[in-house]
Amino acid sequence: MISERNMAVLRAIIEDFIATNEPVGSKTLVERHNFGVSSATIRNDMAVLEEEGYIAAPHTSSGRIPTDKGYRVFVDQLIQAEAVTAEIKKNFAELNKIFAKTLDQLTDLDEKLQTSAQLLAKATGEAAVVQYPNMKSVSVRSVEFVKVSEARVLILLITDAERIQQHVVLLSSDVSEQSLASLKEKFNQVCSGKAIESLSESLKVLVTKFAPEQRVNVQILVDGILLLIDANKQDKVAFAGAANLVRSEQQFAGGLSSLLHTFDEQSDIWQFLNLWKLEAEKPRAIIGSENSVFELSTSSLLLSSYSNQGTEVAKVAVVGPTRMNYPRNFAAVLAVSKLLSKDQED
Amino acid sequence: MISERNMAVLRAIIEDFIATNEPVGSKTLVERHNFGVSSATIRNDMAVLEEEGYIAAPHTSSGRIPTDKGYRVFVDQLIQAEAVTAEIKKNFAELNKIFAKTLDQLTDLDEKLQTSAQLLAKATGEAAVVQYPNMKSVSVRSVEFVKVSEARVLILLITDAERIQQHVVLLSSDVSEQSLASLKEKFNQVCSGKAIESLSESLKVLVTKFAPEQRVNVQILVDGILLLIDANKQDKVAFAGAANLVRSEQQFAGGLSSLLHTFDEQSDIWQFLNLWKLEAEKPRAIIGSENSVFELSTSSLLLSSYSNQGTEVAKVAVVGPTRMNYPRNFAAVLAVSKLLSKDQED
DNA sequence: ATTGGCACTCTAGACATAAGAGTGCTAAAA
DNA sequence: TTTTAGCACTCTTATGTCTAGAGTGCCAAT
Repeated sequence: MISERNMAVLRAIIEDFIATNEPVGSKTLVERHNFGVSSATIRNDMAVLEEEGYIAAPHTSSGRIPTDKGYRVFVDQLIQAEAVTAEIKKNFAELNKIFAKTLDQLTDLDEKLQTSAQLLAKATGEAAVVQYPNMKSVSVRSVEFVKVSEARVLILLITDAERIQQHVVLLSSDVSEQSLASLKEKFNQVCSGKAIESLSESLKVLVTKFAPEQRVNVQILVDGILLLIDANKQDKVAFAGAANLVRSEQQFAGGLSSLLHTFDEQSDIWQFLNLWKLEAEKPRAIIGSENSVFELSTSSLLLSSYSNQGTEVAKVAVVGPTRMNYPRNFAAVLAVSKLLSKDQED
Repeated sequence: MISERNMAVLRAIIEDFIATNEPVGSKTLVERHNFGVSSATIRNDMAVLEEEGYIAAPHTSSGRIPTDKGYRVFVDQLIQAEAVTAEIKKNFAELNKIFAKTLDQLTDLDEKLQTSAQLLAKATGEAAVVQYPNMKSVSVRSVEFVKVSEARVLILLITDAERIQQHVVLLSSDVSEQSLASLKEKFNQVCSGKAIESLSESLKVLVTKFAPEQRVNVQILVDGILLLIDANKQDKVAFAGAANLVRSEQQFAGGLSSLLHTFDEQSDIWQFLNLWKLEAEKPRAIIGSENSVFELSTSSLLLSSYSNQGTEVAKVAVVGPTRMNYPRNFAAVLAVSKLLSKDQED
């Protein structure tokens, strides 16, 4: 029963609503779009669309606004339609160039993910989240000790997740470059190539193997390394574009403030992103109430995953009002996720 | 002409207004405070205060709200009054303990400043800014090269500003540990102890001293170092507590969104903080229109400076509505600035 | 110097009204 | 069978009017 024109009308309604944020009525609709039929006809179409639950009227005699279900078919169509896909591709190519320029310079994981989030927020005009890969079972490539000043030693933990973490510890006594190098040697015999979860035990044992007078310093170094290892075990996300959320404040059910606090809870957001399954290279939209987080029940999420050597490692997301610019934002989220993937591969 | 009681009334008005956010009238005032006089008398006092510009009436017959000038004398009195200073001291001691616990673990500048801002935001319930020290003329302590994988080398730039920066570069060919060590030696002969602004030239010269076949890699390393040096030249701030700004949104003249964007402009904020001169250990309040930034013209700034070996290096600030909790926030800003100072000294 | 009293002012909320935008339905036209 | 014009109806929004209440300013009395 849903005719071709019905769909065109739905699409027009959604586009107008996204543009104006006002309920759209039959008359303004025929004025703005060339349907070649009268407003009465459109009214009939709208009645059908309402019947099907794609649009709804805030009150008896007002224009219609899209429902979550309405956005859903709009977005699904969008992704399939050849013409629109082309548009996304075009945007994508442009964004890709801009992103690549900035991201290619960055080699540290933290910096890269934070910058990705910032770029994504800027490109979309919405808030952006980039999920850290799961690093609970990451392996240590090596540990390095660098003497910074007399008794200060910089510990570097290099893992195979492209991450180089640093932490400075203050030793109880000065240590020569040589003995530091030999310490490093011994630590790496234990750490190198091992998964981080197994390390806590081995390091404890390592301490006992040193002469008592060395143990104090060794223990300090071990504690430093454990600190860095723990940081890997935390579920983390990079977040950017809070200012953009303010723009569409009234959208957020529980109030903007509580939403922002939600984003402060890195671990929660990380878990939340994991709820959704994605296919590679296929961004996905979660619209309004499809989402179970109350504060987000009036907004949309655009998700895409990035991968390392072909296996999905984590996700990239854009958060904004349901009436966001889907084509543009799809392109952006895809661009960032592809870039993060590509960089991991080479 | 300003009597003792006049001041007490002003103080009561300000306290009530901060608590309720409603204009306060003579009658409610006598009800809530024990002045031992009638509302008519208070009205006379209020007339005097209005005459002097300490309070104002939003409209002819409504309660009064404090003016910026009113807050000014309130805050000045606050800082001098022994009793209140004691209260601040007490809060301060408590905060100090909490802050110290967290901050003592952190040795990297970036991490430390960011965490300070977060703690300050949490303690005050307002937004917080921590200015980075001016690092334009910082000196390099040493440069380190760490081999991360075959051709990837991590460059560490250690400056005397407690900052350890890292950047990974991809060399054009594999390099042995030995030759990397000798490269490091040569780089440090040029870099070590030198101010960063002078380094760009010296490094250029250094490249020419290598054999042509080595130059490619040396150039890559030099570029990496220059990147890190440039990062030091940028004026930067750490910012936290955006969510808290939302709470008092209506306060902000130009809209919250533009204010948040202002805070994105690191360099501008950095410059802005430099406009104000402070004495050591003496936090200072900038109230409402005393401030020239339009977006902040309806809010207050609490500033304090932190120092390194006795010389002021940068500032710490709290940003919130003029009707903020001054005693509490003074204590917090002082706590953070002192901690940042202390840590720099030892 | 302080106070009670009183007229006066202004806001905020309640209520009424009118204009406008939009709908739903029906009967006629295509 | 689909489309259309027309019209009655509904609901929102803006506007105006009114009133109660909070608060002031001032004066004459203490």
